[in-house]
Amino acid sequence: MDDRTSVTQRAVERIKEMISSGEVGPGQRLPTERDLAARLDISRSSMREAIRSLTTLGVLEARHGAGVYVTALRPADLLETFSVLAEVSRGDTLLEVLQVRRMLEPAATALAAARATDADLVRIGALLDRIDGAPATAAETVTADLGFHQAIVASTGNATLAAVNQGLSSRTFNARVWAGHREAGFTDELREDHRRIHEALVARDPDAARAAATVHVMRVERWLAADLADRTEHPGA
Amino acid sequence: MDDRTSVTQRAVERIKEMISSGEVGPGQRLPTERDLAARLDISRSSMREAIRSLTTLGVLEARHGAGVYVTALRPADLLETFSVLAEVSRGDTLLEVLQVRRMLEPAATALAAARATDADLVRIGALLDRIDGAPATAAETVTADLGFHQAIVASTGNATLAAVNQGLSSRTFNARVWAGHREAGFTDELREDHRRIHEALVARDPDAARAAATVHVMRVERWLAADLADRTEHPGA
DNA sequence: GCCTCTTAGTGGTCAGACCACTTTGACACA
DNA sequence: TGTGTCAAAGTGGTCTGACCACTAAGAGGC
Repeated sequence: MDDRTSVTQRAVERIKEMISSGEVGPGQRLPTERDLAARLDISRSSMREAIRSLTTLGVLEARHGAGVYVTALRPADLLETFSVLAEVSRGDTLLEVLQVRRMLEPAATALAAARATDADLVRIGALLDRIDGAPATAAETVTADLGFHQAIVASTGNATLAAVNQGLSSRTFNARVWAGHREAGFTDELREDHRRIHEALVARDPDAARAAATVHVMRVERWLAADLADRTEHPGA
Repeated sequence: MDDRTSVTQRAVERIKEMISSGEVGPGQRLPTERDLAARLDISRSSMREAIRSLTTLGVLEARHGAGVYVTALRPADLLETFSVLAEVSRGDTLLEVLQVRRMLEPAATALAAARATDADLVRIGALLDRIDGAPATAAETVTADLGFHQAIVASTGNATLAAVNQGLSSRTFNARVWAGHREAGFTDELREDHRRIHEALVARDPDAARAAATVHVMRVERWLAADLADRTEHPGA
């Protein structure tokens, strides 16, 4: 009766049901591919594609030689695929992504100012030093920058927020921002933004944190807008 | 040298490269599965799994009998998988999701108040009537409610924001909210929230829109917190 | 010139085999 | 008794080749 959906798709739905019905819980192991295929009366190939699909979604995890397991189903697991957006996006979509970040990061930073533990602040401070210090490579600066923002959002205690924020950030874009600012001699402005955010967190001042985060995102946003306009006018190599 | 990654994973990376390098663009057709497999010197099965993975991510689209195509790569395409989070989440994670929405929706609604076209406002008003009117089924109310919020976010003109917001909403959760409020006789409060938001949009008053959206999300948030506490104390059928 | 229908080519599914890896427990040894 | 080794069973990963279901385009008739 339900011939519209493909065999594989039905298998996906069935496995989802097994999870939502509690037949298998987070971290638990599923029956073998061969068993599942036999149970639904489909070929192992089709079952494998269904499992591949759910693996991509972050719902399942296949361990070679050991079985297929349900992940912890935490936000970070399920939003890993989210990063594809930031990776693939270009031009105007990147501006849209930054606009979303301008809504989230200030609120998240303000929340972090109220909630961050002392240990959080120490860790964030250490990352700030790694950004400010003269690092060996540009890659290290990018890593520290990503870690800095990630640590702040994580210190809100909201794992979903952290996962969403991470999905809106991308290493390649971040590297492009630093390269662009370095070329123009504006890296000090970026460092100053970070310092201002950190100070607000240490002072446990949500309003100041919100303002500092807004300024930072808007700086990047304005830079990107200018960069995009520049590339449109002078399409170089 | 790179024997750590699986054959399928390599195929995924390779196809991603073909897209990011511009070898195939959005909407264009890829070579056949058989061709791609032969080109990378892997079996068709493995190539199919790679394609399945990218299909799940919203990067590719397979059309039976017609070929495999790159999607438009728009945010909505890539964030379709995002909804799995809202679907699977329960308990505390749902609270986290609402907390994120409390950061996004007020900002988005304020932006909509400034940017929405007259046509947008008409459409939003129509959806409001569908919520307020005496609908045949509860399902219709939920549909109209989802459409109402979606239309508002869409009228910001930011497709990424719309896609993210949609990913944070779920039909099942929304239905649960209405059912819970109906049971307690509080549906009027929900309707009043919506009316307040709509009025702020029509008045093109970003501040009022922000406040109205905040109130609305917080109402749902408080209801969920109470509901979760209630279920913990009285775990019924 | 238009419609119908065949047909080549595509993705979807199946079957069975073998490979790579993990886990476990029997076994020899200290 | 405890411990390390390693062989074997079972798992996911890959390959092959066949057939089915569907689409699109061209050949043919009208």
